[in-house]
Amino acid sequence: MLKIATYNINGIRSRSSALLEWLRREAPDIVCLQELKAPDPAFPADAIREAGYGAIWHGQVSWNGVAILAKGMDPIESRRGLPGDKGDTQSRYIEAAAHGVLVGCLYLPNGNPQPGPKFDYKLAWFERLIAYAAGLHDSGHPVVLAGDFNVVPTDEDIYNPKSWLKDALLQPESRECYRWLLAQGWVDAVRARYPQERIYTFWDYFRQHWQKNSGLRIDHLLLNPQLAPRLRDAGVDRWVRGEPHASDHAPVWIELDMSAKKKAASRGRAAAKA
DNA sequence: ATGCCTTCTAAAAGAAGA
Repeated sequence: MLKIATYNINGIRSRSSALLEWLRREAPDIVCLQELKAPDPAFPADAIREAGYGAIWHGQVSWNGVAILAKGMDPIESRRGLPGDKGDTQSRYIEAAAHGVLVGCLYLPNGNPQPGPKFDYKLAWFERLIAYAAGLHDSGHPVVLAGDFNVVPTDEDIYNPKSWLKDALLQPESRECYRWLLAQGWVDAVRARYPQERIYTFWDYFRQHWQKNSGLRIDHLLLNPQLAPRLRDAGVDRWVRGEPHASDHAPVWIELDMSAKKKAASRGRAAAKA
């Protein structure tokens, strides 16, 4: 099984030991990280390499920052930065090939407060993502789009929408963008695996929301048609959120069966017998 | 309507997160 995870780490420097412990215990094959909150030279590449992972990263002072890790290999970078706005200097997208899949790692703008310029930027960024993702979807390659989308897709993805109704994460425009993206044919892997369950990936630091399990599902892994049939399992590593000094997000993961198709495999066995 | 809590920056409070 190929295990792919996404984790908004909320500061790579203050969370590097947590990252290493999680890598050691869960051993994902590919990891997408968001919110490094550090410039490129501060990325703990040596410690990550000692843990058995190659990495590429696109940092930024104070905010944003994304990275892709791959177990036992260096990810082959195919893009950094989303196309469509050369004036956009925020580090929010990085993409690489690793272990036979193409991985887009994204950190979609939060968009608060709304309305306002930050919300406009969120929607504009989302529209650029939708435009670019169409090509990825149709590329014929196995592609996963993973990251912090900063969208609560439906009211089933939050403990109680009432106190978040004015938040950028729940706005109809944000949700509409997410639906438009899925309408290209992407499969929301966690929701596909658990159609009915209440699943959260983020619990804010306020009001003991973690202790009360008052969470939101905003970190997603989307699969294109080459990968969706291979989905076998998905989950959230909630134990990471319960550790001392944890990020406000927990890692989200999927497992894909990347073995050859059954028809091809049976043909292979038949050929071997003959 | 705002703060709640946390990180980062930078040296004290402020911005940003979601």
